[in-house]
Amino acid sequence: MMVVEWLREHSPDIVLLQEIKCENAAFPSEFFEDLGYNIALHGQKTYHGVAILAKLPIEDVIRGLPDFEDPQSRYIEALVGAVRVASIYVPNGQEVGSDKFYYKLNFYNRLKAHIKQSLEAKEISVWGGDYNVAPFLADGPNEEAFKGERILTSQKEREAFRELLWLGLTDAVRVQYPEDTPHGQHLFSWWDYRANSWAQNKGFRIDHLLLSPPAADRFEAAGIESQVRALDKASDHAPVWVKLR
DNA sequence: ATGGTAGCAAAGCTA
Repeated sequence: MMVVEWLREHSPDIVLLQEIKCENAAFPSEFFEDLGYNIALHGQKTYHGVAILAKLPIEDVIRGLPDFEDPQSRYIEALVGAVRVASIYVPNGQEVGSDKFYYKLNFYNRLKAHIKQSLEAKEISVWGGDYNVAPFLADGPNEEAFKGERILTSQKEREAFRELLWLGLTDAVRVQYPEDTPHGQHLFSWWDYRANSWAQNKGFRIDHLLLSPPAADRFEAAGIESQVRALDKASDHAPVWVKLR
């Protein structure tokens, strides 16, 4: 598996996975255990499914957003050492105005309420995953991609994401690469399989690592491993990482 | 405006 090779090379302390697309029992745990990872799963057949891998023990696991009845497995949170982490797969929303779109906005509302409450504990926290929103113009290929009401870039979606930021969270990759970073530096995290998007570098930055203030205080570096997208049979997403002291 | 590709799972849905 490509992800196993990548983990062997980089050996991150904590890994947040989205779209594992299988029940817990079908997850290939042994491959990750062989690399020294503990595993917490919130799996689901066919679609969705999230996971946390960590070198240290994984404690106090929460599966699903609190106070949100959700038949889809899109949220898992846990304590790893002194760090609280969450692996999040925000709904795609399919089309602006559709039922799935309002489910997405609803998910954002519930996520905001949960994060707001969590921040009161002043822990070192990282909420990471596929947010399915490109929050700023620099997070898409051109201004055209932000016009009209398209999924990932619509006004309501970008507002929903920014409301998370206004709670006091720090977008780790944006700290490393300020918004005026020129285009063409592959500062995207996802390229559609369709329409030759990767070859034309028509991607979006929709995968984010959001840091609580105590986590932001320990920020060292962040980035996106975009070259992984060029591999044969690659995921349409590239790994996003942050290093904290 | 449409359709382009890929994964899962076995036709069509999701992204």
